[in-house]
Parts: sequence; C-alpha cells; structure tokens
Amino acid sequence: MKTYFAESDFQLYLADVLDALDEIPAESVDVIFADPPYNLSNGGITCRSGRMVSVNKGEWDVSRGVETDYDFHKQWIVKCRKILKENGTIWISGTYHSIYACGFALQTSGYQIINDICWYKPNAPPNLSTKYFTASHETLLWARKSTKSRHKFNYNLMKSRDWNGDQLKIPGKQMRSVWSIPSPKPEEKTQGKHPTQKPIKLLSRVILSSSDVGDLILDPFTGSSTTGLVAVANGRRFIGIDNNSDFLDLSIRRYKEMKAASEVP
Amino acid sequence: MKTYFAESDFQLYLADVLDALDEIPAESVDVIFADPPYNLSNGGITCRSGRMVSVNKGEWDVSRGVETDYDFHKQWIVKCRKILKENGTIWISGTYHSIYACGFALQTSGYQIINDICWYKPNAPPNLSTKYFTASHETLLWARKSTKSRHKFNYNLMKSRDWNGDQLKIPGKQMRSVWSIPSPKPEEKTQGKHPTQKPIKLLSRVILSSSDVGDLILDPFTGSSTTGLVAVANGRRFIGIDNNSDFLDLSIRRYKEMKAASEVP
DNA sequence: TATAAAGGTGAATCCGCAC
DNA sequence: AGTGCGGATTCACCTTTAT
Repeated sequence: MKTYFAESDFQLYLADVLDALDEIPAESVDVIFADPPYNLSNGGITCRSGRMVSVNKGEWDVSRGVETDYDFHKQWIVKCRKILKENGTIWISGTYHSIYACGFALQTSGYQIINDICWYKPNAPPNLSTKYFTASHETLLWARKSTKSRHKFNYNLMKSRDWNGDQLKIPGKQMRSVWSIPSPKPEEKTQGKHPTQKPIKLLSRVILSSSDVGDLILDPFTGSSTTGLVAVANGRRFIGIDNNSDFLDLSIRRYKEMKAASEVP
Repeated sequence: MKTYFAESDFQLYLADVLDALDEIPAESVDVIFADPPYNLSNGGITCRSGRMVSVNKGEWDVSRGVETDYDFHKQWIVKCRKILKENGTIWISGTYHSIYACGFALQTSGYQIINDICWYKPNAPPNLSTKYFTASHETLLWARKSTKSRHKFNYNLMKSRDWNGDQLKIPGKQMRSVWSIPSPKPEEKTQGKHPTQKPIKLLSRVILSSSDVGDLILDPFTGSSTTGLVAVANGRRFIGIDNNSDFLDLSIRRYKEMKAASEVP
C-alpha cells in the first residue's frame, strides 16, 4: 500500500479498502466515518484480491447478490473494529439498499449501536413513479466497539447549538435522532462531482459530536473527502482510503484550496 | 390452532406465531403489518416448539444473541411471504434493536424493499443519560414479494391529504418517507396498556396507502390490535395472531367498543 | 370561563463513591 | 477489583394557580 498524499493532518491511500485496513495500526483510530457503495453486486463493482466478484445472474439470484454484498460489508466492518480505539466509534451511512446489511453486520461483529440517525432531506427531488413514497432520507448508524466502551459524546455542544436552519432542532433542547439538512447544493461541489457527496453540515455534526481536537478520523470510502475537509477544518487529523485516483486527486485539490483559503490574513 | 374470536371482519388466533402462520392459506393476504418483539434473546422470551430458546449467557455471547434473534425473524418473515398474495406487501416496524435483522431478512428472502419510513415522534421522552442523541424515531419497512410484483399504492390519497398536524407533510405535495406523528397519549389507551402500542394515525397511513376496501390485513404480533381497529374502521378485514390471551381479550374489548360506537344513530 | 403561566412528576441510564 | 447504592440528568405532560 502506497501513500498517495501526506501532510501532517491529511493522508490519503490509493488502495483496495480491505488491503488498506490491514495496514492501519490496531487501536489507533478515534472515529471512522464510512459511506460504503450501494448495490455492489448489481453495479458490477469488483474488489481486487479475489475477495469480491461481480455477480449479476438475473432476478432468480437476488438473494445471492444480497449475501455477497453482506460478506463484503462484514469484512470491512470487522477490520474497522480492530483499528478502532477501545472507546472509539464508527459511523456508517446509507439508504435501505445497503444499511440493513451494514447494521446487521455491526451487530453480529460485537459492536453496539448507540443511535441510528435519520437524515431528512427537505429538498429531496420528487418521485416520478407515483408507486411509492418519495425517498427523502438516508440513515446514519453510530456504534461503539462494545457495550463496555466509554465512548465520547459532546453533549453540551450538540444541545446548545441551534444548527442553523434545522427545522427539527429545538433551540436549547437536546439534539434528537432526526436531522433536517438539505442535500448539497451545486455550489458546494466546486471541484467536480462525486456520486454520493455528503453535505458539510452533516459531516460537521458527525465530527463535532463524537471527536475532540487532535483526534484521528478515518474514512475508508473517502471519495472526494468531505469527511477529511470537515475533520481538518475542525482540528482533527484525517486518513482517507479510496481505490480511485481521480477521487483522490479531487480530494487533494479540495484540501489545498481549503488550506489556501485559511491562510488569508 | 384455535380461533379465539371470530366475526366476519375481525378474527383473532391465540397461538405461537410460527405455528399460526402455517395455518393461513397461501397467497391469501393483501397486507401484513408486523411489530415484532425487540431484544428477544435478552428478555428471556421463548417460543414454543423448540424453535426459539432463551439465551442469556453474558456479554461474550452478544453476537450469539443477535443471530438467534435473526433466525427467529427470518422464520416468520419467510412464512409471511408464502401467505402473501402475489401483489401483496408487508410492513415491519422497529427500532435499531431489531430492524436491521428484519430488513436484512427481508432482503435475503426474496422480498424487495419499496420504502423505509422514518416515523419521527415529536413528543419523544428526553434522554436522561446525556451520552447520545435522543432517540425520537422508529423505522417502518415496506416491501413487496419480489421485483416483479405490481403492488398497490394509493398515491393520490396520500398526496392530497394534509395529515392533520404533520409538520413535515407539505399540503398538496407528495408524501415523503419521513412522517411526524406523536406517540400515543394516555387517553388513546382507554382499555389498558400495551408496551409498544402504535398510534392510530400511524396505522391509518399504513392501511390507507397500501390496501383497498375489502382487502385482508394480517398482524402476526397483534397485541391490543390497533392495526385491526384501523383496518376494520376503514372497511378492511383483519386477522390477528398473539400468544398472549390478555392482549387478545383487550383486543376484543376494543373491537366491541368501536363497533358499539359506530352503531349510534 | 377561558387562557396563560408556573410548578410538580416521572422515565432510563450512567457515574462516582463507599465498602 | 467487584458490588451496590445514590445522585444527576431532561423534557413532555399534567395539575395548580394567576390573570
């Protein structure tokens, strides 16, 4: 595994995620944020090392695809548990296509789910099919290594902020498990497109609620590294993994742009 | 299996759920609504017929408990698929304790998830521990038998109603996957308590969105039968299953009370 | 009499302290 | 070091008092 980019607070690895996770020291990471790919076995996505093969054998084999996806999720989730500190926590985001496999994998791997968060998108696009409810949320899972862990939660910070514009946050009251945050607007994607780019407001809540300044944050499916930008902007250190160098190049541009902007006197 | 109560539109069975589901004719049910018990293996709950045994062997065995729960959920979910009509659908509700096992079991059993719904409870009780976000929602899964099914969805009814008091429903716009509905208040529990009684407003959306007048609705964990009351009140037929006769007695009282009220001239 | 303000109650979980 | 007790925490809802 080769380091693709390295500054003291921002490191990127170009690698298969399962390989890269083997290289991270055990018990070294404070918080993991993971936005794994959806529908692996339908999209023909393949992982290296023969661990994951593309399957798309028709409708009769739907459950085979589901279980192949599960095997992959189980593998990276187990590896993440090894590199997480005793009191560290993991976040996983997804829609119903992947989140049930991931949640179940967490629970069968010894993690304890602390919260599941419903991220409500008030600007979700309308549904053209008229055959179901308009999908307008994603789920975030937040889990700790075990029931014995003493995980970190910045309770007062979460409670006191009004989280500008969240219609569900009652000022001065506790932050709840349903968050109203718009999907990223085009102007936030200044450096190009990423299929599932998450809004900065969402990652800010994740990072600020569950880590402190100086903590080490890992994103195993980093993409354009919104997680890393938010981490660094808030004084955390970041490691990102991706198997696509285009996304990592985009990550580097975004990182440098942010650093340049913060050096303005 | 013995019928515990039977009217033309409201039937109750006192039985183990796995036994009872074997007795329902194949392809006979339009909609299933299931609110399965949480944390089966922690509470020492046991199912008859040796299919489910209590396990509580300490923390080292957490994953054993998770997988025992999964086995149970998988069994009733598979049986439900047999009795569902070709174009029928199933709803499953739960918190993160059970919903990931149920969602994964749906996906591995050939169902296709149509929507996952976030039921936001604006009156959720506070979090006293201050160690995590205030749990203030539950999840509902809605699935059809396969990707080939032509399931029923009363789109225009859902869109046109304003769903009195839901701060997230925009009048005249499509109904979304996040619903704001308060938890039942004490006055709704006129006939006693049930641990996880669901609000009538919630069940109304479920029944009205996915079934028509005359359809057959089944609740395999019926408890005090809020599902049945809403079904019958809207002209549907209902079958409820529970292994607790106290809950079934309560169901009968609520049914008769409702019938009496509707007969007033 | 109706509405508003003020006050009391209860729920679940974590933590520290005494032993 | 393991056990167990008690205090602290918050907010919806109900009751009481005031306007």
